[in-house]
Amino acid sequence: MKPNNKHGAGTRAARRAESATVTIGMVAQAAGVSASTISRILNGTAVVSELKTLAVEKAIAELGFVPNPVARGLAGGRTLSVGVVAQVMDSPFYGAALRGIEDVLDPAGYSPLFVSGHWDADNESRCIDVLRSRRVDGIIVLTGRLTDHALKACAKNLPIVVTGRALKGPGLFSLDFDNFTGGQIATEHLILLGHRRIAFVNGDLKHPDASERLRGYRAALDAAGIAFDPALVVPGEYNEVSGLLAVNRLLEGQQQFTAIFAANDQMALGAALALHRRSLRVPEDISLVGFDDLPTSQYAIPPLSTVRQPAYEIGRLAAASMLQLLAGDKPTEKVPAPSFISRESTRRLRS
Amino acid sequence: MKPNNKHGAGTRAARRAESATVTIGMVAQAAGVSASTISRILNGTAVVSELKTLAVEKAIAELGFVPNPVARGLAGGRTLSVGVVAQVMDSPFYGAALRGIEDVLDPAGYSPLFVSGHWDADNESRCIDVLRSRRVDGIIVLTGRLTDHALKACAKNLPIVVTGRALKGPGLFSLDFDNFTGGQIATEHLILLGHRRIAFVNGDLKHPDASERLRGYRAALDAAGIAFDPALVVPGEYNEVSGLLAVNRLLEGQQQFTAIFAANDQMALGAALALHRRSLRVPEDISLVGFDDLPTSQYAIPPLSTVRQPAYEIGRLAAASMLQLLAGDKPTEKVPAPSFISRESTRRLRS
DNA sequence: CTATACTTTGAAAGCGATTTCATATTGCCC
DNA sequence: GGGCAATATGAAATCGCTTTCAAAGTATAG
Repeated sequence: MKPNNKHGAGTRAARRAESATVTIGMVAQAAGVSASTISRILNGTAVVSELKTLAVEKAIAELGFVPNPVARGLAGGRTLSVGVVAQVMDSPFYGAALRGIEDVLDPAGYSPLFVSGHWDADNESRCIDVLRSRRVDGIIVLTGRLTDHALKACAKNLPIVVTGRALKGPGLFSLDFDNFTGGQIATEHLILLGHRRIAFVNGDLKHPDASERLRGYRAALDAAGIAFDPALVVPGEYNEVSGLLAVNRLLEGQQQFTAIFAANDQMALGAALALHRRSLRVPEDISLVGFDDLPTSQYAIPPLSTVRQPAYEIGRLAAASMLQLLAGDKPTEKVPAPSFISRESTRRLRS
Repeated sequence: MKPNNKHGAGTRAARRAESATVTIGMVAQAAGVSASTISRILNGTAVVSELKTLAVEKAIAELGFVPNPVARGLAGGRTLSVGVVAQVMDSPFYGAALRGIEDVLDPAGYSPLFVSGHWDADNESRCIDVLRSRRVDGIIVLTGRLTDHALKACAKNLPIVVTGRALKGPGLFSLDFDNFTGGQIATEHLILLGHRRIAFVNGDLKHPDASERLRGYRAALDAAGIAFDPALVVPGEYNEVSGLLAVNRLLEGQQQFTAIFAANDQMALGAALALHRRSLRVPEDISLVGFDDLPTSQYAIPPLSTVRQPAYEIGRLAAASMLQLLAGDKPTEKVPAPSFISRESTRRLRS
């Protein structure tokens, strides 16, 4: 029987990698200093003589030492990880945002921890509990259903960055996208092309951004002196089927319209299919605009005119803001203003 | 310097939640037992008298104690988290797989830790290092570029589940999707409809699944006695633009064909746009089939016929297999066979 | 040249669990 | 009834790092 392989350390070490994990203690011994000194060098917590610094750096390189984040988390309270509460991972929109977050966090040495809230406040707060128990250093909430109040309470303990809202506070930063203006410019575009009967496929009413987009639509109508007709507004749920169903309803209701503005691209794509099924051509018979500018929208048939919401960029900005918050600074990031992307799904109304 | 910010416990506690975190020690005191006993109850490591068990459970409930995963990870070596190496987070295909993984892991009390490999072996192995340093209990690799050898080596220390390959070993389980048959049934479908000049838009050649799909295409051709024409095979890169470009090349090369089989849906969508631009109608002029069955494909114009690759299901299976591996069992999961989804982008060739 | 104030550094005490080891208890058998 | 194996439980060691505390060394001042 091997000498020291039966008690304590031996057993545990064996359970883990053969590639023996190098600990701070081993580096300390190799460099001839104490573990505290190494920790100080690693974290820049205090000044250490250049001589020792060099020796330690050499030892670290030779042994290939990588500090254990778990131990760090326990001892120091920092885990170098930030939680991200998304709603669904497999929507193209959130996907892009997550990528943006990862792209910024990763080079900074932080790992994102993604969890899905599934558009449910209770579930979201459970997610936050999980993230907190995992000792994340901060949390990014993408839109979500939590009340502003709940978020503020959370921010007392943990830095929070939230998108799709406008509320600030200590340890709390928000990035709001201007959905109102977005809805407005999309509608203006159609009006400019001569359309006056413009249908609106609404988003899920529980999302604040949906009502903002609707408000933008109405504002543009008002400004152009076009009367708002409630019969032209049909409910949707932000997915393809609901866009398809909405257009069916519109058509069956005998409504007259020459253009459709869908509150997001997914519904616009569904709408396009509904029109296609009835042999209505886009844009010859009906002009169509969406919202979001999903990557796939430019390959739709025809390529979809839409309002650009830079999901990837929003992800990046959220992550960058979190990094600033973590560094003790006040973030100053701002989401770029919405812009209209004119493609081939809209055209001038022939008079 | 702030008054009470200078000594021990005060500092740390203050830094963290006001909502004082309940530790196992506090529960121990409340229940009148030792911390070890509580740990034993929590983990079922040993038999504890019913009397104490009840007392402890009561104390846990009253104090709202939640074991700290970080401390657990350090002491016990288990973090109840599994790493997931995806390639890109914002592809609809991976998105669905990630959701499947999360849906299975979450109820089991495990948290997924997602990282992107960006189709690069070096980067993937860096990802794995990060995951290991974070002490994940296991790793799921979605496809990826790492060599089989590297994965096997990894599996010596950590349970690994990998998709898109066929290799087993100790602590290693793989879920392979039958891309060959997939390519075959797609091609057969077109042949059955009377097509004989079938173009193939290839995927990224560095992906093994791409060459398998091509192999299936050729096998179906062979079986039908149709000569393979290399001029009908054009390279692509698994994204929309490359599908569009591929079709352009085909058309400019004056190739004769009545159908196109694209190695994935994204390229098929790009191809559809290229055809649309040249006023070629799908399926009247050209039949088109894709591969993957992305959620959006059924809303394409026209809805795309394709080979179903159940990404969500694959994610679920991978996670379930990991759970079994973690429990010490041998996983037995199998990926469902590919099936052809016939929609509206293909039709019988009129003779 | 001694007294005082900084620096630099190591030893030791956590962080919040798990796990080993040792100690009471208890039960069983001859 | 004494002795021995089996149970239930607590004390203490450990995981790998951070941080406090105190000591030693060094610079500045009186």
